[in-house]
Amino acid sequence: MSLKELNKVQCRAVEAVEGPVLIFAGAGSGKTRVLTHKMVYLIQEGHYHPENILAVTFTNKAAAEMKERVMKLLKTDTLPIAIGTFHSICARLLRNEAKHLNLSPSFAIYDVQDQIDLIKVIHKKLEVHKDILTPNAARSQISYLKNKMIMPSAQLKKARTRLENKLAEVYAAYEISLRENEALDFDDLLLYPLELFDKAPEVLEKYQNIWKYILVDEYQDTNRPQYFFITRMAEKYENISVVGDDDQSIYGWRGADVTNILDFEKFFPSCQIFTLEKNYRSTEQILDAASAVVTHNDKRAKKNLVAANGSGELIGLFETRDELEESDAIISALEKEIKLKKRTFNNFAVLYRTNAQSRALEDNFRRMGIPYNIVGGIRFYDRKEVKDVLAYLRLVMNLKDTISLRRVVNFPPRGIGAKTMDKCVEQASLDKVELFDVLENAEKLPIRGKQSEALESFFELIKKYYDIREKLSACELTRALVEEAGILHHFKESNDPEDAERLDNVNELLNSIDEFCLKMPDSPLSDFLEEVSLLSDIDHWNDSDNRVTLMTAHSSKGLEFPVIFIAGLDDGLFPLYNALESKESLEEERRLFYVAMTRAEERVYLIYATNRRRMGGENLLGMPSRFIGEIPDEFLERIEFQSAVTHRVVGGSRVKQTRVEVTRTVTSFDDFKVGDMVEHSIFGAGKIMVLSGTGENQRVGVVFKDGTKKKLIVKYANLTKIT
DNA sequence: GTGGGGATGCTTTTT
DNA sequence: GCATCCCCAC
Repeated sequence: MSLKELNKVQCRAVEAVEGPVLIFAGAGSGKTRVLTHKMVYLIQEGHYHPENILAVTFTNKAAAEMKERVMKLLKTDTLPIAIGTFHSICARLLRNEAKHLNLSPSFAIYDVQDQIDLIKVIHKKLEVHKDILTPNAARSQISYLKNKMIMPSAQLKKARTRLENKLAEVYAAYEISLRENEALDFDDLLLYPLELFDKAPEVLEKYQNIWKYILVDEYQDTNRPQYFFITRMAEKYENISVVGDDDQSIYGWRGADVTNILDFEKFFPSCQIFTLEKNYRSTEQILDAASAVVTHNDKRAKKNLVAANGSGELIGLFETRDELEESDAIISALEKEIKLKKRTFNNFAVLYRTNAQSRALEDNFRRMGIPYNIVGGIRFYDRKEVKDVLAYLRLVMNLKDTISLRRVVNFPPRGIGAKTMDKCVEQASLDKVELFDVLENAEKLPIRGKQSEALESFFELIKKYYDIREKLSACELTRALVEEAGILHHFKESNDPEDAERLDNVNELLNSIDEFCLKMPDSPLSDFLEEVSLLSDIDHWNDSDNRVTLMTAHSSKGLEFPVIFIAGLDDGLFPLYNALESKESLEEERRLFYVAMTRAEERVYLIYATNRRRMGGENLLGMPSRFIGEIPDEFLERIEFQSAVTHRVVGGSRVKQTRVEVTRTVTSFDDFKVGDMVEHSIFGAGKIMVLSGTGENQRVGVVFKDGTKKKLIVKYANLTKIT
């Protein structure tokens, strides 16, 4: 094959197919190109069958793109190569080898919410009060421990304070509960394979002989279990290439450990090292400004990234008053770029530190009619009604999954509350049977007849589908189950306007299962469930739509855009307050900022606000981010900005309430009643259908002219009464 | 015992 | 601005 498209170092990195290879690849230096060409080279010149290659990427989307590029280069339309995220590769491996671990091959995968639900049950059993340790805090600390590979017993030994002891206790109980539910959490997906390799070395050897060549992308963001997975897999043949950049390590809070790169050399002393230092993405101004910031970090490998493109324009800097004016500034710069440079909407991305910042931007984009896509926020598969349907399916696949059982036993409402379930749990431990089996003979329980009947018919329903789960296709099973469980009926009969939307979401889920069946007719339902639970936000994003992309800086990793806006550059927001406490976390924030800036090809705009509202009301008097100060002045162009929306300022004062009073004609909050016609700045005219709450908390349900229904808080909604 | 409605409190980032 | 929790009415 031809390596003409590659530069010298890239070529050498591709051609090094014998022994371990470590590639330091700076931002925009073509690491994806090296990885894809290397795969092609391995297949064409290195005498590897595609089946013998394992490639690990950071997101499913990156995996799919890489596979597509390799197929294109090979001019083929099938490629039996193992390519995916650590989590999906491990999940597949575990399903195939479950028997070696006494694990059910139909184990459930618990997401964050499932974990919290499980910990709530444990809290209750162990009488842990949430004032001492919230379920959420317990979850994240347990996850941290698992990422550090600290087992419950070790944590118990280590514990000094009462809190640490409690945590160890909850941790131990949590692990036991997971087993009982035949469920694995995200961390387990990485830990179980290691246990498997210890217990059954012959299984490890089997995979070592399958995956003779291993490639790893974004190596700087691997954690300890991932490091072990990779090194164990590669230790036999030592044919492995890893690509990473220590300056782009932004997942330390998730256990990612930059020392994995340094340890790579220790583990494979014979490894060849290549350093890609030519940046093909950004202009010199952008690259030098970003590099100037990241050199403030002490802990980093020295490097000299050089821009291959020309000098380019200065970094634009906006000072704005608040988050509304911030979005005005972005829109005005965006419109200018479109007019003067003939850009399209999909040339732009707006990056921010926290998901919560998207709302203000989103509102203004919608008001101004600018098409946008948001990555993240509430995921489709995280919506309650969607999760409820998925929980039915998960329960049918795994009757021991009590978290799913609890989720759906009273959905749609069957009159089964917490107390009734408590009694079921008690009975189960008394009879030493599974919780689900208790439901079969519910009349034995000290509960009313109506409830035991409901429990028994619920049992019959699930049992029926459990028995036929392998005879039906995924979509047939789901459609029938959703119908028979009365979920569609429940939403159709409801008067709540939001239930119509929920019904739509359930239908959308059914459609996506249909699509899955069409694409992979022979795959069982469990494959669909697995795919869904391992999806990430960025996996849904596609750049072919002509829309502006809004997302967190974290999500932007690996992407590139002609123009990047970084919003919310207030000190305390980016870098975030909590990160200021330790040097390590501040350095990680700085790397995150570096990642954000280096996404840009031609132009970067930085925006901060002096008076940002956070958490519902409080104002923060903002200083610009310290990272802006770390950019040498000669790279910056301060742009004077006049907000197009002038009604906000009255008499030059910058009082927050002025904005409210000027546009508001209703003086007290309680002026509304059912039937009133109102005007909303975005949704237009509408009629009040429901009222609830009083004073500041008054809410209204409004049906707008175009048919959309919204529940709004009067205090925030800026409604005007019209006649 | 259940479920609706109101008060409370919270926000990092994600496989 | 939202979800979660808690309390009270059926």
